[in-house]
Amino acid sequence: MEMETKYNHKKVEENKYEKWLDKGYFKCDEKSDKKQFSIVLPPPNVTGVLHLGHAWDVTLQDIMIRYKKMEGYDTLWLPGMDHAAIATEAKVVKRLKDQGINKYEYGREKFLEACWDWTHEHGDVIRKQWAKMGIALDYTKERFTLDEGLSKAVRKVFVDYYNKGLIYRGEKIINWDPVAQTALSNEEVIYSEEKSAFYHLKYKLEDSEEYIDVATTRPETLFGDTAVAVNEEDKRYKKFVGKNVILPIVGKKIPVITDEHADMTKGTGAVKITPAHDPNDFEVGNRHNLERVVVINDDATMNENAGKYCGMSREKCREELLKDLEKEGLLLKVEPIVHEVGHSERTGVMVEPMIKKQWFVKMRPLADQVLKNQKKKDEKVNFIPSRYEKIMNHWMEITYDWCISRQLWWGHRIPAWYKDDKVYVGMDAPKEDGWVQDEDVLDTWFSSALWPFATLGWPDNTDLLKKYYPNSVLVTAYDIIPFWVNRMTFQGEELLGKRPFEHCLIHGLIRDKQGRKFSKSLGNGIDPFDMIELYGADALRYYLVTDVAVGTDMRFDEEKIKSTWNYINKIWNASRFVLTNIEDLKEIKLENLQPQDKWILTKYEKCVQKVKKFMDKYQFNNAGAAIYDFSWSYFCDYYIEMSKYYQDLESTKSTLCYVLSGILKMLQPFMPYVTDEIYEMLPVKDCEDIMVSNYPKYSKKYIFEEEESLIDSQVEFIKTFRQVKAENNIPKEMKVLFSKEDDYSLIIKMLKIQDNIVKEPLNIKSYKVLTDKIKAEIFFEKKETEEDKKLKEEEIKALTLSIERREKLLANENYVNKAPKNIVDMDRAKLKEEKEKLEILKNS
RNA sequence: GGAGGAUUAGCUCAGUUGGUUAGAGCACCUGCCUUACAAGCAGGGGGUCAUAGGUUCGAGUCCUAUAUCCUCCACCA
Repeated sequence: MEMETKYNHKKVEENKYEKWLDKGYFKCDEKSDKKQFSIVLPPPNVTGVLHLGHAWDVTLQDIMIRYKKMEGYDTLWLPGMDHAAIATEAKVVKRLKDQGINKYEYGREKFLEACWDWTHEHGDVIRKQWAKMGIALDYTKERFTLDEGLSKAVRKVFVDYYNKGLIYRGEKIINWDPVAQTALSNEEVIYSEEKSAFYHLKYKLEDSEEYIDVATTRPETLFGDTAVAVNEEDKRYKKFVGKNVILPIVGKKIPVITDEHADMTKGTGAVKITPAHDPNDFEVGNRHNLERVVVINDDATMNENAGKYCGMSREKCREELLKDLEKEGLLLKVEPIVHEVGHSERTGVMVEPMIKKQWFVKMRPLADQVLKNQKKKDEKVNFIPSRYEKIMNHWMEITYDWCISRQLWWGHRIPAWYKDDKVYVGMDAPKEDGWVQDEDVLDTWFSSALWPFATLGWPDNTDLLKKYYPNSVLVTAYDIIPFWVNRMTFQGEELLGKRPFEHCLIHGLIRDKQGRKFSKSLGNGIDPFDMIELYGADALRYYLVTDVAVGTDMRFDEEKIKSTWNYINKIWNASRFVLTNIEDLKEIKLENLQPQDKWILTKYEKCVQKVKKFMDKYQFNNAGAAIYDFSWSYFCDYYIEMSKYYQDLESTKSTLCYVLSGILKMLQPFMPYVTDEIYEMLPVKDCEDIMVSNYPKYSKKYIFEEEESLIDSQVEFIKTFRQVKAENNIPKEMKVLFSKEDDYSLIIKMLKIQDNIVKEPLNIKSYKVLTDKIKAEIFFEKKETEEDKKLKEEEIKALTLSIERREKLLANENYVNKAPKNIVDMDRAKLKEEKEKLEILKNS
């Protein structure tokens, strides 16, 4: 066996993923009677490649899966991808356009073929990227949101909900994306601040010089105005109510009405009512039976109702109209404001509220069910961190009907057929002739909402479904809660009567080092696969999941991946040392143990206990830190150094092998590649491959309190000795006298002072090395300088202060009576020690 | 307008139910090529935990204000 002196991530990671796949390690076993642990992968969109956020997301999941697998669970991690209706369609439309092809001329069938081509291409890229990350996905269970099974589930939900009255078709104001030319849900509208203005327009009273000042941010919609509303209580406008005003430019008469919607405190208190282009006005229109005049086309140009502005874009129309209004003296005032304007999440274009006939999910009963269920301790979705539950609950409280139809081709076609004025909704097309299927498809989130169970075979009651539903955990970023987590939750609870997952682990977003979002325009994007190329997947993985506490955003820092690489290199070299020393080891026999063996075993067991506690609480940052600290500061810095003096002992070899293999196992979920490589080389192991070995179990058998404390005090002495020696520039020729007879052999070896020990004090300058249990004196030829004296004085001063503080504390009856006994005892012991030290210091 | 989060060393972040004199990595200073590792080893400097109050024997941790930053939701004539 030859190990390179430096960890070579490229060599180590080569061919490993294929090996794991070949051995079938990633497969679940629904027939086994082992306890299940299941996760469904949030299906990435087939629109593109995986970014750092995905890398973070999948690593978190992979760590859980690998950990639980080693803990003896039957694990399922189900992969898949999302057809991403609007996103993919936009990409394919663009690709065709680049080839000079128009979607509509191309036709539905051929367009869908192009979408499938796109899907297969990108699907392959994504699968390669998963492999690079080393994640333990069960590919035999892979699904796609548009595959047959999912499509059947989607139709079933649609039909059942329709029959229950939970899905209906209706005419309402929806958010219209004029570029994609489709309806959007509320969640797909992103609001951003824009500079705009309140335009105060003069709505003249019929046959009068009097007028109402109506403020609007959207003057171009005035062609659709069918009333002006004021509040009933508003004295300013009382005299106008019931009369007509003249719509500027248009010249049409519209009534002045009273409605609760008009708020006296806002604007001028008079509001123009455009029922076809504003959700509030739509309601007002319904209350007053107002006509709905549509003035904007689907592509956001003005229609024939806009008169001479017909054919202009919204923006152009506004510009021209304002000029004309000003000319006619109808523009009273332009008041600049900054306000939030809705844009399409996907195309970025300003959304247009439009009145359209669409399909909706009736949300109230579904949301109420979730709210009720979240009150049940044993049945709720448990968010980690728990504060994210509020986001879901709040959404459930204020949600309103979900617009699910999209005027796209790529997606699940709505299972509704029309004939004359009749509607048929069913799993399959009606048999008779003359029925025409709805042209539209469903919101992509409608199918992904079924992901936790439709992927397991629902609506059929399969073995998979029986075993793995509810899923154990769902992992995603907080920005996906409204789109996805919420919808999976109400769908799971409505359709299967149970929460979709027991836990929902929420992580944050990755930003650049300055805290900015990654974006194409800033050019600050980081490709995770470049990082893998440079530092290896193990380094990237460990960094991603240990950098921040769960639920918080993270600032990407390449330096930290570098330092993780260093850590892996440290483990690599420690392993190299151990392996060359235990080549002839036949079995691990933890017998005839030396004190230092017992010491490291005790530290190891305590580390295992801690790490497991953190792993079970999904605190991977803390778990990682605990392994890091133990493996580097205890195992490498001390035990390996100690072992060099005892390397021929069986107990040393066994301990080295035992502890190293435990460290590797604890690291396996974080760094599957390098741990696999090293584990393979161990002369003694309990399994062929580390990923299917048993996770370390905390065992009291190897807790040796006495030796732990013995070696702890020796380590403390070693540290203090080095410190005294370094701070005082003590030369190698020093002499060392221990204050009492004892076995200091380990200390002497570690400090390499075999030739410096004396039995009697020398009559020259000395420094004391004082620790709790071990004391020594260092003699050497050197005059005490002013500097030395100053240092000593400072030390005395500090000690005196500390003693005073502690004495005061211990004199406080409140403290002594109320504080826990061990804390008080510790203070007492500390005080005694400090007094002792002070005495010696003063006399030296 | 409502909600949530952040504020700890020069930088990026940890810090369990309040309990020794607050930690890590990187950076910095000093000394070492001590044969597992110089991408390393040994030692060191650096923080009045945003501010002001409060509860407590004891507060980075709990409470109340304030400041700055971030996010989400809602409204927006």
